[in-house]
Amino acid sequence: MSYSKEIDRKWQKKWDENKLAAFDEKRIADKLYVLEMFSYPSAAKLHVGHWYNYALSDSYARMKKMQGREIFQPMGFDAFGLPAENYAIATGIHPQDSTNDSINSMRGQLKEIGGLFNWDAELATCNPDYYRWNQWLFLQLYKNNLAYRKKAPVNWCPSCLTVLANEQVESDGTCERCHQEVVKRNLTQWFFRITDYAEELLNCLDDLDWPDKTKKIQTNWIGRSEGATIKFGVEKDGEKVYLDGEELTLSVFTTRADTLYGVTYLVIAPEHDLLDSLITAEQSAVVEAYQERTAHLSEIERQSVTREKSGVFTGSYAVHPLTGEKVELWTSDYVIAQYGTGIVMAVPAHDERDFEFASTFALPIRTVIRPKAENDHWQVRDSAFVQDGILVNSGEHSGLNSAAARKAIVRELSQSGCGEETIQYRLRDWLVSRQRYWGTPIPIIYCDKCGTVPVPEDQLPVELPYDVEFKPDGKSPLAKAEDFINTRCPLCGGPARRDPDTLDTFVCSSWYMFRFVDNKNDQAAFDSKKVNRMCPVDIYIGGAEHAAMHLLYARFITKVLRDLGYLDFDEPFTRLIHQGVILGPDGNRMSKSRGNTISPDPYIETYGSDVFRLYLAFGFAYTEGGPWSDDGLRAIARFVQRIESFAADEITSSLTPSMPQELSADDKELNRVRHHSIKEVTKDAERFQFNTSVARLMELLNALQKYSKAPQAKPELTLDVLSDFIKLLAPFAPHFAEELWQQMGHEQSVFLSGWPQYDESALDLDTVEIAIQINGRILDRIHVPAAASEEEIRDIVSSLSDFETWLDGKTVRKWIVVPKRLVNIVVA
RNA sequence: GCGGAUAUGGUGGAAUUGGCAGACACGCUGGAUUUAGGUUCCAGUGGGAAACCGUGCAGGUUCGAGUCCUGUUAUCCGCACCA
Repeated sequence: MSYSKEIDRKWQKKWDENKLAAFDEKRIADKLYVLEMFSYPSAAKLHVGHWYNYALSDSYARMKKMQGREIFQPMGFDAFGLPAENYAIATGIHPQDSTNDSINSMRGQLKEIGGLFNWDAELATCNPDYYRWNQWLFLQLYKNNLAYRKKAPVNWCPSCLTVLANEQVESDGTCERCHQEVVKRNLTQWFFRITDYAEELLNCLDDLDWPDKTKKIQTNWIGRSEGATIKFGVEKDGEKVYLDGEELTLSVFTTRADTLYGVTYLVIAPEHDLLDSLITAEQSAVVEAYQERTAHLSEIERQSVTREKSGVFTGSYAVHPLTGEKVELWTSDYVIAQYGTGIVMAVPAHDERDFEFASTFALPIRTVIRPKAENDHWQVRDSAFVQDGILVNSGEHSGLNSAAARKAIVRELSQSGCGEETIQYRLRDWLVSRQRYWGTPIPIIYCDKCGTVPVPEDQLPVELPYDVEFKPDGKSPLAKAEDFINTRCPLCGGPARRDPDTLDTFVCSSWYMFRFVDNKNDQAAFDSKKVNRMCPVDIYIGGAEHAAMHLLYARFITKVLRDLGYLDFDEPFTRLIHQGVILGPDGNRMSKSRGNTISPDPYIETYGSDVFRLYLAFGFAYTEGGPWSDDGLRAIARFVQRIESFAADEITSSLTPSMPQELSADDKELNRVRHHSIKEVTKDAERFQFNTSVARLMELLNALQKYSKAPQAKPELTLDVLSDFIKLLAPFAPHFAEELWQQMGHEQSVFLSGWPQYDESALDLDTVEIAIQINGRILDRIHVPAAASEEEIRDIVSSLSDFETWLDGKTVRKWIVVPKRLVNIVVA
């Protein structure tokens, strides 16, 4: 029987019956939690990217199983989210129905991969038995002051009357559906205080076995910077401003307190909460027009340095905390409310953006730092001087260097209560409210009498109602579901309203790795004892696009649950691997519009899943990905056929594999290739470098074929090596290898047969070829005994007949001998 | 704009982390087998007639650089409401 999809089915059924993937609690000491990022159940079928992630992670897991680890590799579905809702709006098919259909079809396709997945642990985030605990998690954060509400802008399409995701806004700022201009609207929304954990999230990165680039991305995303918060007074129409009975001040964050005397104006973000209280009557028209204009811009556009600076004067003045000088307060879109305090002190002489802004609007530019090499009369002219230097025109601080001045100025400010040293993070709190239907309802009730009231935990889940009008018409879908939205206050029993929003789906994915361990628990999100035994996840595999957000949120929630006493570890994912992206045959990202998508199904049908998996293993550097190639896949199909016909020739029932007593040179060479392959396949698969693992398997097959053709070949040795070959092949072609293993006469699965060990002594060659270089140029290659010492190699080389010719009359200055590699003779 | 990465034959990709660049394949060329095509098998295959030259480009460090440093170009990815 030649390898085909029938073989796949046969073994999938057997593995299922024999519970090959089951996790044995008794062997927990050897547990290995292998997790792939769970998938979004879209209407489309399993694509090449899913296979690339799941099949090859499974190959890793299978190798580890053969090495004696007890594998826990669960599967689930990240089932809430925007696409299902958009699909529903377009087709009228309810998200729950389309999602359930997708899950069922994806589950079937996932099984065709033939992975050792623990299906008992399956979960889908859209089921009430999952999102109930999502709500519980929200309440824990709420109770511990880690969830709060504040205003934040959303994208609003005035024509579709709906909130848009950033993804739904075209690059020109229009709605993807109706192409009308999108505006920003401020809504009160829930946030998680991830910034409370900024320092720890940063510090713990060091100890993680994660790719350096991911650590860098997270480090920059958290963005720690040391500086000072400085308070400026405010005057509007010549008087101080009071808000809720308190005198208003403007706090700015700066890393350059040394430039404080150079402040010639302040800039506040156009969408800043305080701005409305600071606009004078005469300026109100221009400022409001400007705010309106800014609402149409994206953050990326606003931060572009190449854009011409724009802004308007608010009419109010800021009061300098040291000099008491009045400087103008402007508003401009290059300042963003979410960053820092949303207000910046502008020092045009020493900051490029401020310089440009001041030049555009003829605001004063005051030099307060000079280069060390210049004298005190030096002035900034054509561009800002942004480096550290010596202070000038800075009162008693003049003459200090920048570093000393930063300390001195902040000390002086702190004495008058106008400033303090501050560590600022770029990281912002996590906005979790979504004005959408297909998500976890936020378990909060608003009562006119009692205010914001959390839903009592014994009343969870707050179920997502099925019959809802999710077509956009200006209101949140849940806000229109009268039966849902109107409720009773849990405290006073009076009429109250539920929060109409749902939670960001990143909340679901921030703790699912713990639920897998205890997915049927209806008393708690999970049993801490179980999770503490099974977690953290030993190895987590998924796309690099999650480097910043998902992975940071999951780390944050892990630390919160730890601090609340539910977990006894600090980090959710010990080791992390990112797979690359498989591109279309044309080298572009696969997309329907380009027509370059590759569907796995026909290939599985024609070649079988193992050929598909082997090709994915061999054709790409795993973490890089690359363009799809049908030729590459056919090459693998040939490799499988070669194995098959070789095995058919060699496997006979009359022979048992064994090592001969005496080894001929050919025997030794075959044995050497075998052990070299064992060593390299193991090492490369351990670091997810499957392409070279498969290359070594090809070499071993080549060696086997060459050996077996020789008249002196010993069939029992051929079989012995073939036996190891099948084991090494098994993780990468599980069904096919299992079939061959059975043909070899084994009753038990190859995955229970143990992983081959390499014999270091078998790797040794008698002689090795080394290169001879003179001043780095290769002149010859010679064979020397592998065990030769540096001195011996030197002697061999200097006694060669060509030696004097190579020297060309020059003197040897230095010998560099790299054993088993080369000799470099430095002459002059 | 900010942040992250990548660049090696005609192609996918290797290179024990500073030590013989191009492993393993694809493709191509020639040959054998075959009624033909396909399959299979054998040989060759970075460029160059050669000296030599070759890892995006320009410098540098080193006995020695694909690998380290500086600069530069090009391409790709992420940027907080896609997941």
